[in-house]
Amino acid sequence: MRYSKQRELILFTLRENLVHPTADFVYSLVRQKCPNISLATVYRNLNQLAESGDIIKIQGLDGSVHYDSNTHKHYHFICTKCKKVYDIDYDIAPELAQKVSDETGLIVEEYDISFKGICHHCKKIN
Amino acid sequence: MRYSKQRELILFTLRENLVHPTADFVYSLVRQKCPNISLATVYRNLNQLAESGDIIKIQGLDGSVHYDSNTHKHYHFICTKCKKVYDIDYDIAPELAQKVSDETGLIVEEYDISFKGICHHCKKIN
DNA sequence: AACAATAACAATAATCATTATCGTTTAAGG
DNA sequence: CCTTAAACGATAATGATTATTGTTATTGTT
Repeated sequence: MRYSKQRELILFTLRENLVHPTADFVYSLVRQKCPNISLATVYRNLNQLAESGDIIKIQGLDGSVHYDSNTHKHYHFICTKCKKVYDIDYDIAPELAQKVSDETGLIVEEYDISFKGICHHCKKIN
Repeated sequence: MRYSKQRELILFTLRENLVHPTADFVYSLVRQKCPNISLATVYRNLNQLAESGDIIKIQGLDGSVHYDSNTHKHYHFICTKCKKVYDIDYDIAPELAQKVSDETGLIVEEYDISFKGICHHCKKIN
């Protein structure tokens, strides 16, 4: 993968934003620094970064995809009200993927473990 | 929810097909018995059935949604080669959602826990 | 430093799954 | 049997993502 200003900007933007944004939201962020960047470029680079393991893709609600610069093992919690994605500590169920692999013989390459419900903030305002 | 022949057919078709099909695949199946059913009807009813808890929606790969008539607690394994969705026994990590809820204080209403990798069949043919 | 090769770009058209609309049909209660 | 609203079929619209095309920028090589 060859260097590009745009990709660097996209990666750094994602690292600064721990909210697990969608491609569209990343687009709105990077446009502030690089006004004529294309939405296609954002998609292309996010997918390349995910492919190379620098970031992670998360299946959000309604089939929307979110991106996460935290590549350490962890799980996710998606709020059904505000749609925000939160991190859940890996220690809640360590080696879960390994366990599945051991007990079923299936080759687990990755996993997408997300819990859905109401986040602390949305619980409060109700 | 009022009775309809189409919804009954969709539910029964899903129950007979343990492969966790997509809406489109359900459509192709039910059309064999009800040739002039509309794709919109299939989507409408699958979502209603999911809403009422009679079936479950699963986020597949590529943002495609699969439907599952097995409403007992269990997890999923999605093969990255053939895209089929397999069931993973609940006992692999019992009360996982409850544990998340207990340790984080978040209200977990549902969860979508899917592991991705190569299934037995695709492992063999390679 | 100039060059060629090609990866990445911007702009935008195309795709594909899903949802909304709308006029018609049908189930269910009075 | 009649009314009413839910469900239907057909199809247009939406929205996220991907593909295409012509252009620009990076990198390795003279």
